[in-house]
Amino acid sequence: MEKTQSTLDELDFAILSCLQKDGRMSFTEIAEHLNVSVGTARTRLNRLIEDGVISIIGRVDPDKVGFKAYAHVAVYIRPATLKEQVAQTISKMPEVSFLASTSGDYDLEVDVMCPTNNDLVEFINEISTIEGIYQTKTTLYFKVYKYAQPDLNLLK
Amino acid sequence: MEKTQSTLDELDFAILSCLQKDGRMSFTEIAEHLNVSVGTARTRLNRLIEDGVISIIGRVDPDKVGFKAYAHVAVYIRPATLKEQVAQTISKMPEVSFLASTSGDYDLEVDVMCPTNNDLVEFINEISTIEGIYQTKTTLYFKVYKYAQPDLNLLK
DNA sequence: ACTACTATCTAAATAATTTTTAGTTTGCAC
DNA sequence: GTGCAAACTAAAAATTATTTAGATAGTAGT
Repeated sequence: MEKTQSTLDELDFAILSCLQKDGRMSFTEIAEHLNVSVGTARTRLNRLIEDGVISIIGRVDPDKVGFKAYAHVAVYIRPATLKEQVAQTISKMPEVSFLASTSGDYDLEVDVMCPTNNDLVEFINEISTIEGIYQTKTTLYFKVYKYAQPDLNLLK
Repeated sequence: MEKTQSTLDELDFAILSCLQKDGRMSFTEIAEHLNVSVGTARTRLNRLIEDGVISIIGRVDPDKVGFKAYAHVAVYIRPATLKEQVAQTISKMPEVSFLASTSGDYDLEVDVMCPTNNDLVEFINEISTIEGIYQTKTTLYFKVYKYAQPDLNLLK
């Protein structure tokens, strides 16, 4: 069992800020920025990653890479008791980039990336057959204006 | 003026896949995985980053870091001609993590991360005063089941 | 078919970074 | 005060990144 760090201090936030800007920033560079030793920067960063506070990932531009259909699918479930089960099933599908339960009039929100509109139609047909899903409403994203990390300065 | 690479080959996709898993993977390790020289791995990856095909970022876990209110806001705009202008205004707000125009009955989707529910209410009050926004509908995300990168295998 | 041009890849030396190791400092409980 | 644990620092060793020069392949022009 791991001990999860309960609170983050100034240094942790400063490290997180660095990595939000450039996930490949070296330990050395981070250390210089923050006036701590390389060892400290390394220990802190590794712990943040281990604790799941931050993960360094390569985020591809869906459009540039060939995903031409990006959509939002509102999913309605009945009976409500099947929600968890449906969520588990959907979360395993590779087209799904985001899945969450909501307070809205629909139960689950599914964001999907597909190579073509055809693939999107097929995806929606596929999930419509899942037990518990009795309706879906699909909305296409036409243009993405912003896709950003939360601004940590809001927490201060 | 830069020439943007129009097509991505097998090697590019393989590099993107590596980085989706671990954005801090070293050039050396990537090169070994893919059986190319370190120089090649480096040139390719740097080009992918320059061209904006991929960006290596630190993604923080909003909840762990202190964002306790994550919501989806549907924004209705009238007259429609103000859409671009409203989008530019909203995209500058630090709470906004995602902004897109949609094909749905609302015009813009805004995803917002706030430290508390109070901050969320204030945010919604604030955008409601923007010229052109005549209605908003807010949906809270209760539980996020999945938040992933698109699966590049779907493109093959 | 030959030459020149361009782009991509490789390989080896040099520069820089990461990792390990040992030691220091600090705070806290006994 | 003593013992202990956590966090930081600093310097050597191991690894990785960058630079440089050169090899290879494809393409356009003659």
